[in-house]
Amino acid sequence: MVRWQPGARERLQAAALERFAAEGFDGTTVAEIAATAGLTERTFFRHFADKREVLFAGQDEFERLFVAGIEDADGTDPIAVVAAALEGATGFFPEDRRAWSRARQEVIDADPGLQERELLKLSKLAGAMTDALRRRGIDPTPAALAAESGVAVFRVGFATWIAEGEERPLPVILRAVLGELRSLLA
Amino acid sequence: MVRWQPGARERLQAAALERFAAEGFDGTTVAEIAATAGLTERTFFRHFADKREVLFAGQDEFERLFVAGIEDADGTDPIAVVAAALEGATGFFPEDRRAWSRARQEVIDADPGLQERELLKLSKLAGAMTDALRRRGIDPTPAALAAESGVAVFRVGFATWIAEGEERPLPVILRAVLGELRSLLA
DNA sequence: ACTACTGATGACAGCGACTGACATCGCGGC
DNA sequence: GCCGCGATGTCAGTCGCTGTCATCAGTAGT
Repeated sequence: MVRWQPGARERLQAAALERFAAEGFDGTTVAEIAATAGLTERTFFRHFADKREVLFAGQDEFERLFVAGIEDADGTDPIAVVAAALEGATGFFPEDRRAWSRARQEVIDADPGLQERELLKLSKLAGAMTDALRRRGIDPTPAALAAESGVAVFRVGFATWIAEGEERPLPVILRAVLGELRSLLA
Repeated sequence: MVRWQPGARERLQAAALERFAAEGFDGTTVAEIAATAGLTERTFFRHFADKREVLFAGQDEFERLFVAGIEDADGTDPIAVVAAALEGATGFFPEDRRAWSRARQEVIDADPGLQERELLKLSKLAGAMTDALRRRGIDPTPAALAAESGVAVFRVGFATWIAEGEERPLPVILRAVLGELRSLLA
């Protein structure tokens, strides 16, 4: 007889996404999520810093992929390095997570508080990329601009990938968006 | 005998910035802010949607300036239009608000929750700029990229303007940053 | 002058997010 | 077989935030 079932964290995440999709973020209490997962509210807050964070766990892993992509890239042109990192990070979003990503994004797009959290995560990502670029000897301002541009390209590309009817894989889309940005500022 | 002193909103904003700077955002309760301003907690929430918003009132005006700058600009090149809007919006930050802006930014930089709110405001700004560009007949993706780039330039430029030792006025800095972005992607 | 109405505020009760402190108990190590 | 660890439960409490109703100076209409 086990005292508690394993996978509490994953159960909480699944329960949260399900409830948020059905009742909305504000219409769901943490106690409800916990009960759905067979746990208590207090345990929820032991796994996630706050109610929003349950939708953003794993984001650190994503950030590490980006930074690793920058560190492993060749050359010294900031934009080229960022482009390489974009390629590497797409591994985080395989084709079979497209539907799940869409469902999650719909929940986020429906709540300003969740949008704030997403923006903070992306901002931290840009900061981590900036640091990684500077470690390669790139000057502060170009590093920040390249990182911000990279994140902007990722955002636009990701939204496109999620969109209804879109069938191109994420890496292809990202290359196209980066090309558009380049020609825009040429 | 007046029933209540005028300027409640401004008193609350001043009290909030003062307390946040002294005790930190988390270390300050809304009731304390209200008491400092000679009001009650309930009245605070009649003036501001939430505790964070007291630092971001006036942001709508800022957004309108940007959009107006886009609408009044000449030409069809997205980046040129955005550059013109950047010029116009600097009127929101005259030289004598530099010290105040720095104090406010220090408070924001010290709290993740406030950073989230700032990012949401900037994101909304980018969205409004995108819409304004599209109304000028610019295609969606170039419009979004130009708007995001414009906001990125503003962020980097504003941070520079605020920085210790910096003396150039904001418009000059913004032109320089935009030039850097251009040469970066050339 | 009397009355009705408005508009900013106060008072109060209540919900939900989040936290700290302490108890519980299966499991693995010794 | 005992002991400590670690994930969980329980409970009380703070604070952000909201709905509701009362208050009362000033204003407009009669």
